[in-house]
Amino acid sequence: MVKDPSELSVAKSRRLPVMGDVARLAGVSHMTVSRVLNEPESVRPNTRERVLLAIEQLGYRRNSAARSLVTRRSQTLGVVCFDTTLYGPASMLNGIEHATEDAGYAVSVASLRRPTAEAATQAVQRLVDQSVDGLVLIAPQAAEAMAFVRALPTDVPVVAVENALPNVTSVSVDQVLGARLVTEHLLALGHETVHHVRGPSDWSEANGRVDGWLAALEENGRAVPRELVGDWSAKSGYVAGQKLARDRRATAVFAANDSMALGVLRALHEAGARVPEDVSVVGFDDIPEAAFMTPPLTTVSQPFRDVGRRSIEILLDEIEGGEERGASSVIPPELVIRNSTSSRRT
Amino acid sequence: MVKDPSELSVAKSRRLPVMGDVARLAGVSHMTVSRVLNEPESVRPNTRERVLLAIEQLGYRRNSAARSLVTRRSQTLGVVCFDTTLYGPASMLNGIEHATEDAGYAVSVASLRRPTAEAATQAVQRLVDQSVDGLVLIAPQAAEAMAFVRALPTDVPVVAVENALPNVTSVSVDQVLGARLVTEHLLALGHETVHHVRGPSDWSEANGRVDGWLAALEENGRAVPRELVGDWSAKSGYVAGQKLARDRRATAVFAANDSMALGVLRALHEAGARVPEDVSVVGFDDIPEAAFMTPPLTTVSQPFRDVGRRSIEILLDEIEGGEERGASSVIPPELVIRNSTSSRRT
DNA sequence: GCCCTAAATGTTATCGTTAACGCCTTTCCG
DNA sequence: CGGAAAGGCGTTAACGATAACATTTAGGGC
Repeated sequence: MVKDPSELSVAKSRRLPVMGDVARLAGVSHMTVSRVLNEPESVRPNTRERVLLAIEQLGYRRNSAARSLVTRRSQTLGVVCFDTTLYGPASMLNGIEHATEDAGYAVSVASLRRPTAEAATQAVQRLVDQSVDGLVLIAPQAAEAMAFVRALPTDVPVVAVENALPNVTSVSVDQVLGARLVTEHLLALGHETVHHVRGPSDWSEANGRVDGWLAALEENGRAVPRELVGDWSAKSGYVAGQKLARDRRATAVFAANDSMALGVLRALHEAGARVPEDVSVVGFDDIPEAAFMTPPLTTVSQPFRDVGRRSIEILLDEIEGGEERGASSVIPPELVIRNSTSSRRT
Repeated sequence: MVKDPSELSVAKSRRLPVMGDVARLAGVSHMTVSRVLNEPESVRPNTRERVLLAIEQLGYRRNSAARSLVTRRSQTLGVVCFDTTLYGPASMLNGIEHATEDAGYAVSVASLRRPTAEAATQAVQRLVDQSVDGLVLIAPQAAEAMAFVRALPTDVPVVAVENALPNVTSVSVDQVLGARLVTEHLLALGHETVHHVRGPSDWSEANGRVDGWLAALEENGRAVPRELVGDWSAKSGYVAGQKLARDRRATAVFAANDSMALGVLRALHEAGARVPEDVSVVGFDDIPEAAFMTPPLTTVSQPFRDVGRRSIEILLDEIEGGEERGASSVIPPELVIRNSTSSRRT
C-alpha cells in the first residue's frame, strides 16, 4: 500500500503540508483525506486509520481560506459592540466568546468607536466582508437600529443583544422587571417615592429601566420625581447625587447602574447624608465591586454571561438549523438586597 | 468599449458579483479590476474610472477567502486573552481593536477559560489555523509562557502585552516603577512601612508590583511586612483588609489593584478604622470608579489603551516591515494622589 | 515615420479545499 | 450464480482571487 519511499520523506519543506501530501503518504487520493476529515464514517476504518496517522506524522492542518472559499462558510461569527470596557458588555462578550469557542467557531470583533449609524454600518460591512456566518449585535443604542438593518445583507443570520430591532431575533434581560423590583422594594420600605438617575437616552437598557421605574410608581399612585440623566459613569452619578443632596427631599434613589450608584453614594456622603439611614440607594448590574462599596450596594443582578451564551445558541440554530429566526428570549434579573437600602426614617 | 448589452444586465442573480462580472461590465479583463483595487496607480485614470463605476454599480466586494488563499495573508490579527472582564485587559483589548481597525485588519479573539498551558496552546492553535497574520498575547500568566512559545509556529509575528516572554517582543507598563511611586509616596507621608496586598503569583503584573514595593522598602531600610495575597477581586481585598484591621499595626496599605483596594477600604471601615486618618490606602490601575470611592482612592494610572495601540503598531511593523522583532517598549505609569492617603497621625 | 522601450492590459496558472460525478468493488437477494 | 444496489474511492472541475508571464499600446528620439 505504501508508495516509493522517496515520496514519503517528511523532510521539512518550506511549505506546509497540504491534503495531497497526506494523501500520498497514506497511499490514497486527496479526496479520501477530505472525507476522513469531514465525514469519517464514509471511509473504511482501515484506510481512515492510515490517513489519520499520516495527518499526525505530517502535522497537517486544513487551510481555512481554501475551505471557506469553496464551502462559503468561514466558521467565524462576527460581534459588533460598542464599549466593551463597561462591565455588562464585557461580560456578555465573554459569554459569547466561550460559547462560540465551544461550538467550534471563531469570533471576530468589531468595536464601534462612536455609536453612530455610519460607524455601525461600516463595522457590519467589514464583518460581512470577512464572510462571517452570523452576526451578534451588542450595541444597545436604539437610534442605530435602522442603520444596522439597512446595512445587513439578507442572508446573514443576526441576533441582537439588549436591543429590539425590527425583524431581528433578540436576547435580553428584562430591564423593566428589574427596575420594577427595585422601585417596589424601595416603596415597600416605606419611601414616599423613588428618584431615578437614568442612563443615556439612546440606550435601550436605560429606557427599559425608566419604564419599569415609572410603571411601578404609577401603579402605586406615587409622585414621579424628575429624572436625572447620567452616562453610566461614576462621575455622572456623582453629579446627579450632588443635585439630589442639594434639594434634600429624596429619601430613595435608584441609579441605573452600579457605577452611577457609586457616584451617588459619594456625593451623598460628601453632603453629610447617611446611607441608608437618610437616603436609600440602589444600583443595577451587580458588578463584583457592588458588595464592597460603602455601604454594600443593593442592586439588580443580571446574568450577562448567560445572555451572551444564549445569543450564540440562537444564532447557531439559525445558521445550522437553517431555521427561521427563533423566538426572542427575555431573561429575568434578580434583586440583590444589601445594606444601602433601609426603611425610611420616621 | 462596451460589449454586448445582454452581458451587461445587472440582473440580480442569486450569486454575488465576482471580479469577472465587474470586468465584463467595464469592458476590461478581471486582472485590471484586481489592479484597480490593489495598485490603482498602475492603471490609466480613464479605465480606472470605468472599473470603479462598474464596481459601484454591481455593489462588488472582494472575496476575502479567495484573497487570503492566494496571498497567504488573512488581514486578521489574533488576540489571546484571559479575563476581559477585568478593567485592564478590557481596556487594552479596546485599544487593540481600534488600532487594528485603523490599520485595516480584522481582530479575532480567543478568550482563555483558564490560564492553563493547554488552553493557551489550543487558543494559539485555533488562531493560527485561521491563518492570522500576527498574534497579540494578553495573558499575563508567566507560567504559560513556555507553552505559548512552544505552540507557536516560527513564522507568525507575536507581541506579548504585560508579559515578558523569551524571544518575544513585548509592550508593558513599568509595574516596578508604579509600585515604587506608591511606596515612596507613603513613606514620604511618614509611614514607618507599607503593607502590600498582592495579586496572584502567576501574574507578571502582580510580581512586578511586589518587586517595586520591596525595592522601595529596602532602599529606605524599612521592615518588610508579610505580604497578603489576593486574586484581584474586591472580595479578596476585603479578606486581606480584615486581616490587616485585626493586627492593627498597619498604617499604610498598598493594594495591587483598585478593586482589592475597595475591599480593603470596606474591611477597614467595618473595623472602625478611618481612611486616611488611621490608615492610608493606595490602589493600582485608576479605574474610572476610583475617584468616587469612599474616600477617593489614591492610585496609579496605567495607559491601558495606549499599551494596546502600541502593541499593534509593533506587530504591524513586524508583519509589514518584515523587520526583526523591534525593541520591547515599556511605558511609565503615573501616581494619582487623592484622599485615601495622608500623613501618619503622630 | 520607424524602432525601441516602458507602460498598460490581457492570458494562463495557481492557491488548497470541497462538490459532483463515475468507476470499481463488494454484498446480498432471487 | 447473475445482477442490481450500495459502499468506497478516485478523477476532474469548481471556488474567486493574485502571480507570473505574454502581449499590446503609447511615447519619444532620430
